[in-house]
Order: sequence, then C-alpha cells, then structure tokens
Amino acid sequence: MKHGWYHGKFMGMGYRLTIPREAILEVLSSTSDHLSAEDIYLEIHKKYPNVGLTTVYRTLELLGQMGLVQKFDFGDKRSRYELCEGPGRPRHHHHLICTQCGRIIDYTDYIAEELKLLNKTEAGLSNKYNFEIKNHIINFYGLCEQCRTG
Amino acid sequence: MKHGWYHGKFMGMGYRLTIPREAILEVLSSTSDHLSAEDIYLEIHKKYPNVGLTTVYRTLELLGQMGLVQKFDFGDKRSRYELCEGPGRPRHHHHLICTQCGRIIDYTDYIAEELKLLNKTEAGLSNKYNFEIKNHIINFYGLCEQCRTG
DNA sequence: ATATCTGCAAAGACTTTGCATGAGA
DNA sequence: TCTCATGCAAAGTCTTTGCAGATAT
Repeated sequence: MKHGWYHGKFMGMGYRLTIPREAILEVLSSTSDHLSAEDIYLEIHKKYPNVGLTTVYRTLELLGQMGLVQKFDFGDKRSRYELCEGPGRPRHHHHLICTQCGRIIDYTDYIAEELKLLNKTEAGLSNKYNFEIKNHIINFYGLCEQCRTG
Repeated sequence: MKHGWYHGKFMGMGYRLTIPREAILEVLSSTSDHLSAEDIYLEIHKKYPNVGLTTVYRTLELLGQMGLVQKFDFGDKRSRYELCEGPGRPRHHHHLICTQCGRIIDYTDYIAEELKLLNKTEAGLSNKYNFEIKNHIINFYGLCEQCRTG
C-alpha cells in the first residue's frame, strides 16, 4: 500500500491505515463538493464494492477527531463532510447557504482580512476561556439570486 | 390573548398567533440556553400539557423561516434553537464548542470588530453573488479548559 | 365561516451499536 | 501474533407526515 501525506498522522496516533480509510480520504481529496456519508459510500462502492456504509460513518467520525475532516450541517438533514488539510486542498473557504432552496455557495473572498480578525479573536478567546481553538466555521444564511427574485 | 412584540410579524405574514406559538416564543425568550425541540416541549408541557412535540417542531420550522429563530447543530445529534430578535435578547454572540465533551461557551467578546468585518464582507458578498444575507453563524471548535488538561 | 393550526400515531431517514470475522503492523 | 478495523444486520433516535378535529380571525 502506498502511503499518502496522512500516513504519519495515522501512525502517530496509533491508528491503522486501511483500504477503506485511504479510499475515503481519496474521495474527499478529489472533490470540492460537500459530500454526505452516503455520497462517499456510493463513490467508494464503485472501486471497493465491499466497503460498507457503517465503515464510512466510523471513519468520518475518526477523521473528525483527528482534525482532518470537518462536519457540516447545511439544513438538509444529512451531515456533510469536507477535508480540512492536505495538499491541493482548496483555499480556506466559507459558505453562503440559501435558506429557501438549500443551495450552497463556497466563497473565498475577504479571507485574508477575515483571517486577521479571526487570529486576533482566537488568541483572545484562547486566553480568556483557556480554550484551545482548532477550527472554525462561518456560515452566512439568506436568499440566493434565484430565490430573491422568484 | 395578549399580544407580544411578534404579533405584528405574524399578522403581516398571514400566520395565526396561537397558544403553542406564543408559549414557544416565551420559552425561547426566557432563557439563554441552547434548547432542543424536546427541551422546549418539556418546558411548555408544564404549563400547557396538551401541546405536542409535533407542534413544537412545526413551530420552530416556521419561526426559522420567519427569521425569528436560528437553528444550530452542535454535534450532539439534536438540533438546537435560539431566538434571533426580540426585546431583552442577549447580545449577538457566537459559540466555542468543545469537540471532546460537547460543552458550549457563548462569547460576546470582539463582536464589535467582528461586526465591522462582517458588514464589509456581507456587503461584498451580497454584491458579488447577488445573495441577500439575513444572518450568520460563527463557531469555534476545539478543546475546553477541562478537556485540554484532562 | 373557513382557512389555518394542532395532536396523536405512525412512518421515515439518518446514524449508531453488537458481534463475529478479517486485516494491518 | 494480537489488537484494531470491518461488515452485516438490527436497533436507536430525532424528525416528519397523514388526517380528523379544533381554533383564530
């Protein structure tokens, strides 16, 4: 088995690098979509038909704990997952979520300024609450172009 | 029936102001906790034992659409709800979420600076994507004081 | 008066758990 | 070898839906 950039991370935490785990990371790496567990399962199923949905859920949970994957709730009722780290990752981004039609727009604008503020905020919050911040989410809710006019 | 600050909003949208709806708004108004649908149901049940959980869900959905209530997902698997508007509302705040123990800390620090950035961002995004922003969420994920040391 | 809202029960959907088998280091 | 990971099936839990009766305006 070839060893990706995440190999060290797994070993370091005492986890095993298995086919399903690599497959899931591959799927997440190769898209910028916001995939649900089932999306991932179906994709993997093409290449590894014997990998079960249960394993996908368990792996996503693990990857979440490892800080490799972030879980999102966009209002449809299934969780969605995105890779946080890794080479070739799209830039840090946030989401515009249409509360009417559920459409999601990724945006990467204003990130530089935002990051400046966030870093400052994070430092202050870490200090005040003794809270170690690993990640953050910013979501904007509203109406997309179509739903505004429609 | 007395008419709260939200009466006009309901009438204006063609909705009826009913006992369960007022009761739910009252419960949400009287706490700064992040209540689940069941929390709200149980609270209301003390005073109005005949109001059903279904109605709570339906009302929260409606209030969400009206922009009065915001729905959150903090990682435990039930949705949680907070009032957005209204008199005596706690200041605009965001959340620190401990990914280990699930503890949630509200914070209101740095909001002024944040708001400045957000307004700028919102203006830019509205313009670029023709997206009408109604609301936003910022969540920080990490480890709380106890879980860091433990 | 009448369109809307509610409550109960049942269904629906996503996610988790139990347990024996299989696989990585 | 030996612990950790997987798959299947079944269970669990939150949330939604159907429908007749009740209610607000």
